[in-house]
Amino acid sequence: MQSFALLKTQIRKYKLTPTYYFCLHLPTNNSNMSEKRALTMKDIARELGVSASTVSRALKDSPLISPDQRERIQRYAREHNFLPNELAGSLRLSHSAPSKLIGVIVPQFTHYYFSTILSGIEEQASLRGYRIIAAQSKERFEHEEHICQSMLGLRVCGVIVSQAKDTTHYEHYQQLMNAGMPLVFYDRICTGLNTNRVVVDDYMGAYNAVAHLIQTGCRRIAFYGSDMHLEISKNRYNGYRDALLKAGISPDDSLHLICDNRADAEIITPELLASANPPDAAFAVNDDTAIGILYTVKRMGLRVPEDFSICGFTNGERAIACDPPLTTVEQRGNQVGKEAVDILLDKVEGLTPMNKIEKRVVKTRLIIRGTTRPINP
Amino acid sequence: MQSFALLKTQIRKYKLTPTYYFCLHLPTNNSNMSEKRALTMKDIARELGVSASTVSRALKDSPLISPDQRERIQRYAREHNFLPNELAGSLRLSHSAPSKLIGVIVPQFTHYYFSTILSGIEEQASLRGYRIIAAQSKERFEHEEHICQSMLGLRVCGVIVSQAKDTTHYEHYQQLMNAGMPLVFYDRICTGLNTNRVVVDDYMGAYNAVAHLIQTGCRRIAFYGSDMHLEISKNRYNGYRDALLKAGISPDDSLHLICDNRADAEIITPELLASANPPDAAFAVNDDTAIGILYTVKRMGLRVPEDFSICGFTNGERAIACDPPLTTVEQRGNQVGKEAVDILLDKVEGLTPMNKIEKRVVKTRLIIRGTTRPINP
DNA sequence: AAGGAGTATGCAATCGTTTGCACTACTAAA
DNA sequence: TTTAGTAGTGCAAACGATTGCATACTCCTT
Repeated sequence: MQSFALLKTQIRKYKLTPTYYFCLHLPTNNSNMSEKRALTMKDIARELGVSASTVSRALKDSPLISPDQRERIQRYAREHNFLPNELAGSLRLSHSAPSKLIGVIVPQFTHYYFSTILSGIEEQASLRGYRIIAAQSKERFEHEEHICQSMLGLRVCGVIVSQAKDTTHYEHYQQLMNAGMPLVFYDRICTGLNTNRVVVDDYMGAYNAVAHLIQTGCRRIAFYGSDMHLEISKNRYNGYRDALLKAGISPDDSLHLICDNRADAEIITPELLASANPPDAAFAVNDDTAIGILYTVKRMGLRVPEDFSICGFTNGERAIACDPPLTTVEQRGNQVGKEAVDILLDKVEGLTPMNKIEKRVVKTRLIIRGTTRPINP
Repeated sequence: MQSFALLKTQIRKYKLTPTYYFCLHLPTNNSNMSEKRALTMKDIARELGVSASTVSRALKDSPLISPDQRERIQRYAREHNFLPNELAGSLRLSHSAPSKLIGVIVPQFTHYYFSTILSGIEEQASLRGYRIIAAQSKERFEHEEHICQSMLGLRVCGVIVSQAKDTTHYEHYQQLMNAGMPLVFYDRICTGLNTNRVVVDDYMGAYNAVAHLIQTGCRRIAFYGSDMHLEISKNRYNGYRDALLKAGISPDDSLHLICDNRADAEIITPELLASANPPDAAFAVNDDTAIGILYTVKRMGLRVPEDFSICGFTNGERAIACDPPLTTVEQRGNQVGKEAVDILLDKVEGLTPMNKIEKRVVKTRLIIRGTTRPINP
């Protein structure tokens, strides 16, 4: 390998571009660059024979600039579609005002519930003059970690996040907070950290759903839920249990199933229905599972809802696509997203103290459709 | 109104913060700021008693820095979770290398097909070391325009976009191109502009679907499509028509329906089935419409697929939620998103000349399920 | 011993925007 | 005619990272 110092000397002697540059960065002979670039304040200043400060002030309607000068500069900017470089601006002001970019981490864009939340986040952020940088963890811890690094590098003003399923450490979140960025969790909360959060009222959602099943005549109601170490599962189970107790029905552990997807539901349900004392209804923690139950029950010759009632949780696109349409608990993802943005930006803009921890609960709504019987007997 | 000059004088005399500042910018007494901030190279330099240049070079593994110094600096950075401010870096290098942010404009996040595309875009961008700024036009032209302004202000390296339904002007796209940003359209192409685009093979998708219907014994196949001025509708209709012609069936105009949603399908279909010469199958431009047809047909006492076959287009979540599951054309949104990113970044990184216009077509795939009959008779 | 080669570092300018301060040229009152 | 007040501009220093150049030092050769 050739010595750098020798190169440097030659470079000086012959006035070449330093060669070690090429060793560090691949030659950026990007022929696509440099043809066109965005207009800057300096360009305008040069063109109109004033200083960049004057341009800056004129465009901000500062009263320090004379009216005609102001008008002249604004007209030029308008006619040439000038837009100030926000990155430069937020760099300059980084000590007094943060950037107008919000980091958003989502486990999976294509998951319906998450897409409604993302939509709510985007809508509210946009309304308050912010843009979002959205990334998917794809349920992988290392992706989540890497995304957090990016967000830190990009100096977003704060981060809104739902954890990947396998996340158990949270140094990466701590890092963001150390850099002064507020953090808001939604849906899948980080239990190891006492932070801002927006969740759905899982308890009442489940309670009302089960109360409705009881009201329409069901007595043996199965619960299909995820592993009980998840907050969501716990809360929904408690709502289910309390609704039963309120109606004087004591919960039966054999009706408490660990099952949260359609494939498993189609395996488990036949056994359950063939048992000595089968259920007459099911409450599932998501629509996917509910649909699995629905079609299994139908396939086994039972009528829904006449012989068997079902209630899901989510109210996604599928709920009205199945036959009969699914009675389910609406999760209002849009609202969850909006509340998360409000919590975050209220802190960013100093309307709420940084150290105050906000925990909001979004009300759910029971959507009654065809998999449960009508209320009037 | 009080004079500014007077204020300025007093300000100078008493060494106050200039009052006109308060008139321009609302008081930024953001008590949340300034407590914590992200670490910078300067901080590290000060701490270790070297210059910022040395830190910069050490972190970039420059051979100009002595090995032990390099190790010392890198260790400090690692231990303190230092991440360089990307915005500052890309500002400095804005003339030789663009930022690593891609602007993405989507009509609606919650629309399943768009969410798969967005997912594909994010995945591929992430793989190539970029992040996305995602925004929804919500089908409103003025939103789209405003988002383009933002993207320009944020100096993204390029924009990937699908038009809002009511967009007919395209100065806002032109502006982006004038600033040197490559543009890639997907799904809803801007017909007024000759630009990079990724679309799905609508023609072959429809052709294969209809050919399948014919192969399984259908003879009178209805076409449910959108208004014919949309590219998508035209291409799918042509595929439908050619498949019929190929089989020696002449298209019947009375079977060509303008209908692209479930509600309309539920209104139109009964009339159609009650007509003198009713169809024995339907091909719809999306799953929503197909599901509307499906349930209407079932409600009228016909069996699907024995008496009537149906094929949709999209293969969204709903396609496997309905009963029977829907035969449909898979649009492979993920692939569309990835191709769009590749076109864009190949230009940004100088692998492809800027002025070369790329037009890619993503192959569709027919997913045969329960709303069409088996192929063996 | 002197000069040159080689090594490791710092200085300063740059990117585009913002803003405290200094400065000039007025006007009006004393 | 001072002199104070006022209006309008420009200069220069930030923000954080990068990098061409200068420099300070060591070591080797003649």
